[in-house]
Amino acid sequence: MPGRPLNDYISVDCVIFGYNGQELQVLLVDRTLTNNSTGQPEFTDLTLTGNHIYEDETIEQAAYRVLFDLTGLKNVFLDQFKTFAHPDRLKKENDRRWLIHDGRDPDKRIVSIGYFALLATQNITLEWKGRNVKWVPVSEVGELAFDHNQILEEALIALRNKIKQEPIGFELLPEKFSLTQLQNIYEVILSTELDKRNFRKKIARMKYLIPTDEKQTGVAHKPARLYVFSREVYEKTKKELFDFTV
Amino acid sequence: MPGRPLNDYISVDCVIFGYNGQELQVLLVDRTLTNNSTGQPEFTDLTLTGNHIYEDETIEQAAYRVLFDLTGLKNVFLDQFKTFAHPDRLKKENDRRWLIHDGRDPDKRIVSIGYFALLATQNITLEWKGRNVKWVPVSEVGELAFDHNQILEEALIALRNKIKQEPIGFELLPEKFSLTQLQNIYEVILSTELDKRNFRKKIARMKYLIPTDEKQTGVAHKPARLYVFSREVYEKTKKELFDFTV
DNA sequence: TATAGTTAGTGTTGTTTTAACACTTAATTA
DNA sequence: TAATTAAGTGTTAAAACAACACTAACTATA
Repeated sequence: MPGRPLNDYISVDCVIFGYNGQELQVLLVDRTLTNNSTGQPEFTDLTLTGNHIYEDETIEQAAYRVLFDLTGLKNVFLDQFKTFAHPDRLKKENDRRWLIHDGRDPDKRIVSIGYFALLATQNITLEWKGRNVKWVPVSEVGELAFDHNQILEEALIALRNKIKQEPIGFELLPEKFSLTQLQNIYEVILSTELDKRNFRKKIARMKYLIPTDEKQTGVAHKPARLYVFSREVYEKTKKELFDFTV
Repeated sequence: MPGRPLNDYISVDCVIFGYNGQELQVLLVDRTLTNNSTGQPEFTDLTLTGNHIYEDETIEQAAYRVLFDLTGLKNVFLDQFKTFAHPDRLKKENDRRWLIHDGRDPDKRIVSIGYFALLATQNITLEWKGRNVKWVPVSEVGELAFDHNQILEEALIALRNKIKQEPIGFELLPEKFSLTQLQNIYEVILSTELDKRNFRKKIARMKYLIPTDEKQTGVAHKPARLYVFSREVYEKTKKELFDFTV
């Protein structure tokens, strides 16, 4: 039994990132209307996932609720990265597109609290209030509704900053993963190439990536050993880290 | 001519940090009421500085406006670090304290967009809508109104993270400063001691701290050479930096 | 004007991290 | 059983880090 929205003009928006083995993807809601007579789309309407905050929940709870409603998952990596409220948020292009969603006054702008999430995308079923939800590679995202292009841009910046500081890459992978998969995630997110041997030496120094006895199966080459992330070891070791930029 | 507030329940709150040569300080507004008959304070009421967002400005402009109204300064370091909206923000302690400010409905919570600012505190005059504004060492901050203790806590965390990544320490100092002053700022913010020689070697590697011909005057010891920060050099060199945590 | 007090400023060494680089191994498929 | 593919592994030179102690330059005061 959800409560009343706290305020019609405040919402959380979640930039949900996934990884398909090649590219970084983002989850978008497609509410494109199709013209009944011509069968052509009247206009495209792609958005991030978001919702209002209810009266009795924290912002963070609202963001987790959005994610749970969509994926059924509860333990998802989630990070509040920035809040947006540009004066002409709703006036973009001055067309009626932005009115269709829920009839909000287009002169009132919405304050949008941005979160980004990292999902391991294998075997989750997507369901979002009966709407059409789809993964889109970040490099192929076109024009989004509202200021969602800007929010996505900032989410990417926040993700890149975060992954430089904390080991969160594995959040995009299944529980057990190979080091090559992990390296790929860093390469894709940071748009760089990394040396395989140096990457693995760095991982060996960090103690929190634990090799298992398992190996990949069904691949037409030497199967990779699978690793798991140990949060306990990480929590211990991160306190030892200390460095700074003058 | 300021516009109407966008929304009564959204505000920016600025955690303004300063440095007095010894300690990290934060700027607080004291609206403590004094009981007319006894002369005793009826209760203390210390808050961060904040304001509503006007209709025609961005969140960031609102934050800069708060800072300008207070200090008369325009080029201040400012960073949006987190947004707060705990359901019982205004219900804390269940007393009438939180009602006095402007008569807002205490059942409606306020969404507060948190910024932190770094000020060089020498020779600025503080003026805040006729209110009593004062510097308080961060270590001596007691109970604040609303959830401002939590906001300050998070601002400190954000400041520590930021200063580990970007050279922002000098923002708390006059334009020309000594390396010992700068080192002290890092020690205070990061709660650590740094080796003088290693600190200076690190600075030498970064090229953007430029020695001037000037020296300290009026000190009863060998006068320190003064340095300036070069934004141009920094913008060039920062693109070269690349490192990450697995 | 000499001396005491105070902070500025400077180099070396051993250890750790980085960056660059190529071949062998183990599985599948043809 | 040969071809294909990605996994996995070690060395070296350069840079960064951490730990450590003395001399220089100014003021205050005796």
